[in-house]
Amino acid sequence: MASNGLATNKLRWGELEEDDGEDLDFLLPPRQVIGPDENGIKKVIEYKFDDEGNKVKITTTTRVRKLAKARLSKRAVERRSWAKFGDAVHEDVGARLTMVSTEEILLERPRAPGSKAEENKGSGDSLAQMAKGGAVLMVCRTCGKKGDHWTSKCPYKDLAAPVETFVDKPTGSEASAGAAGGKGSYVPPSMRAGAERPGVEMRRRNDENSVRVTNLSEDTREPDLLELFRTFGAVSRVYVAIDQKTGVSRGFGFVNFVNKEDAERAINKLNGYGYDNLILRVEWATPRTN
DNA sequence: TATGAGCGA
Repeated sequence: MASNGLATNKLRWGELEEDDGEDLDFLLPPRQVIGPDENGIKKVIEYKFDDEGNKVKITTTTRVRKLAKARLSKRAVERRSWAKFGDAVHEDVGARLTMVSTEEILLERPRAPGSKAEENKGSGDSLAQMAKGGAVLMVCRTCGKKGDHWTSKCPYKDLAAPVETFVDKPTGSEASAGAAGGKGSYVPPSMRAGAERPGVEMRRRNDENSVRVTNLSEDTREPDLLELFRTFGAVSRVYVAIDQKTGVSRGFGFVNFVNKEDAERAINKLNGYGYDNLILRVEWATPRTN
């Protein structure tokens, strides 16, 4: 920057933009836009302070491209004559195409606690009671009890043998023959003899190989978790706990892997891993309680 | 702050 005697009156460079730049603009006459006229000539008159603090007038003349105008649909032309409303009433023609509204709009989440959708609850009619009245047919597939609980809520669920053991596995010749053997029913690959591969554990429940991730930053969402964990192997589910009232992340989540070994590797690699300024905690999850 | 939501033969 050139230095002369006047320079001492000036603010230092670090102060220029913040304090002196824009703030005095309100002293200037408003920007004027004239046209475009029938020849497409548009004039913009603006006022600014120059470096010495003098008010200067800047006139910009441009030709609006006729092509652009011709592209406007009839409807668009018509809309230009609409009366402005709201804050836009005070705007110059063409000064701004969009407005920032300060109007508060309250969004109602239909499933939110306390909202209308919730009001039907609490009238005392549980599913089980409706079932007893014949409205819902609810039979537990694990214990066979009627009208009491769904299979997933069965109190004997964890005592029950895995589904696979209920099905008789065909012997090799029947399975490979397909329809020719036995009753001719389809045998899924997982049920065929020799399907079990040593070292590869079957996925019986969706909640297996579940990894808990804590100390997530507030704006980490499920896609982010997936991106991070999928490098270790097939991920069957990701979940980030969200506060139902505020909608913000509660800072922890779960990732389920198809294969246990992948989950193990993810835990070993990512536990203590810095992510989004935070140190992740990655551990085996204890099974969900419900 | 700190271990998940909701669906339904």
